[in-house]
Amino acid sequence: MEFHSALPIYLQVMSFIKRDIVNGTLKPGEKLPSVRDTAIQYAINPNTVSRVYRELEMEGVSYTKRGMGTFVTEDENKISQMRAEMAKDLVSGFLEGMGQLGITAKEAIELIRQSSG
Amino acid sequence: MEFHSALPIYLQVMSFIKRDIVNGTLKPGEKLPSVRDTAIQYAINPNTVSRVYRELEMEGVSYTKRGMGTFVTEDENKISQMRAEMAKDLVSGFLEGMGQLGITAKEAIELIRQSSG
Amino acid sequence: MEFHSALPIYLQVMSFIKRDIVNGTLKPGEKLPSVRDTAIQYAINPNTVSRVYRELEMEGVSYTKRGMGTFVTEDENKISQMRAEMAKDLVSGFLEGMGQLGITAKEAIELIRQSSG
Amino acid sequence: MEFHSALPIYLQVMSFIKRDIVNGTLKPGEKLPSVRDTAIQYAINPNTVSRVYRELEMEGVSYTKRGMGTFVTEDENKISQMRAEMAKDLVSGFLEGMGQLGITAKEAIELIRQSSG
DNA sequence: GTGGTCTAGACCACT
DNA sequence: GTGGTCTAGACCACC
Repeated sequence: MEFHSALPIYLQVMSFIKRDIVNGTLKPGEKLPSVRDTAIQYAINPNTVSRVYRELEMEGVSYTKRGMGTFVTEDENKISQMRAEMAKDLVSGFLEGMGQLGITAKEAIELIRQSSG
Repeated sequence: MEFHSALPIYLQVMSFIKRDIVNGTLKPGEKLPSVRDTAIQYAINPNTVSRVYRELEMEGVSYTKRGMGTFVTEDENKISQMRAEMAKDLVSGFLEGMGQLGITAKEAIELIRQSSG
Repeated sequence: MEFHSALPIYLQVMSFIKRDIVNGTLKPGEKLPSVRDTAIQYAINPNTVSRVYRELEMEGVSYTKRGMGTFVTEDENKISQMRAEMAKDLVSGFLEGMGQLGITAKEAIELIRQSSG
Repeated sequence: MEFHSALPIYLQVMSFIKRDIVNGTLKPGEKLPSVRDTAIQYAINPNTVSRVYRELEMEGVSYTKRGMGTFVTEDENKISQMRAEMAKDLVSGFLEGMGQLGITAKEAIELIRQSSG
């Protein structure tokens, strides 16, 4: 696992999990791996994973059943909203980068067309 | 100045300078700030800037006049090529990120249209 | 080890290594000594060797496996090309020197014949 | 003026002057520039030039007329001998360099033929 | 153990 | 004042 250390690790792990939820790798209602397993998977401290799960729950992305574990939300609207939000961030970052090269949104769209055939 | 510490500083500074060349902030033939001034500007070691200038020159992005300084290439084709390359990298990174969200290029274009209205 | 101080040390060490590759002392795919060992061998700073290895890699003369070491390229065409290039440099330098003595290429060849019997 | 500082400067200047004698730039019996002028020309210390002239005279390359200056020997045989000696050094250095590339004298001659048309 | 990066500070040649 | 080179010593990621 490699982290872009500019961002706190817990935020990066949150993004990874959200991405997996959004693209269906983790399905609604599916159980997330245990804190301990996730800590091993990303080679980080279990306390950091705890914080990740806590923040995900605060955002409504997951919920906890005492003694059972942590589960992906079953609220499909919430998931759609997450996807939209993450996509929006990607789009704005992309347009900002292109703008710094002096490339307009219109031209950017044309480049995407060429790139994706 | 803040660096995304995942990438070596010298690569990030190279990108900054290339971006300024591509978007016209630095014009063809214009003198780059001295190694020492650039080191102060980014709060890094002059040796690191030295490496940046050396690598830029090896890429054909700049040239050096001994005792005079380092200058932006006057080869406009080279600059166009740089812009194309940097744009291509942004596009492919963007499409990869969207793909991870389960979003196609076609849908991505639609999102850009909405975002840039 | 003695250096002709007119040329930067890193260029001279590059030449030594290339020469050993070209004449088969270092075989394709063979591991080069570590940065630290080479630094000791030539009694120079490891940073200088680092630069040597980096530039050799950029020239396609070697490649690096992270944590494993630096290895001679396995591209025999590249090696042939290096030999041709280095020989060409020697020949042109030789002919230039002879020219300064007022000796033509034809006469130079005759001198080589006599010298090598 | 640039010196390959591995060799003492006085030896390098001696070579320059001998080369000019051998290729006819300095003719037999011609007066060499004054110690002072030569010192300025090569941007070196007059004492160094004095040594150069002294050693040249000891080798029979030049002679001194008190109060008149230093002159190129008029012994054409001596000059021919110098040319032969300098050429021999170049040839042996060339063959040694080619040998280090695994190239024989025969192949070297062929390369010279190709290079000089 | 490997190479890669960075800092600090020095000296050099050329303008 | 400019970039170029070198040393010294440190820390990092990967194997």
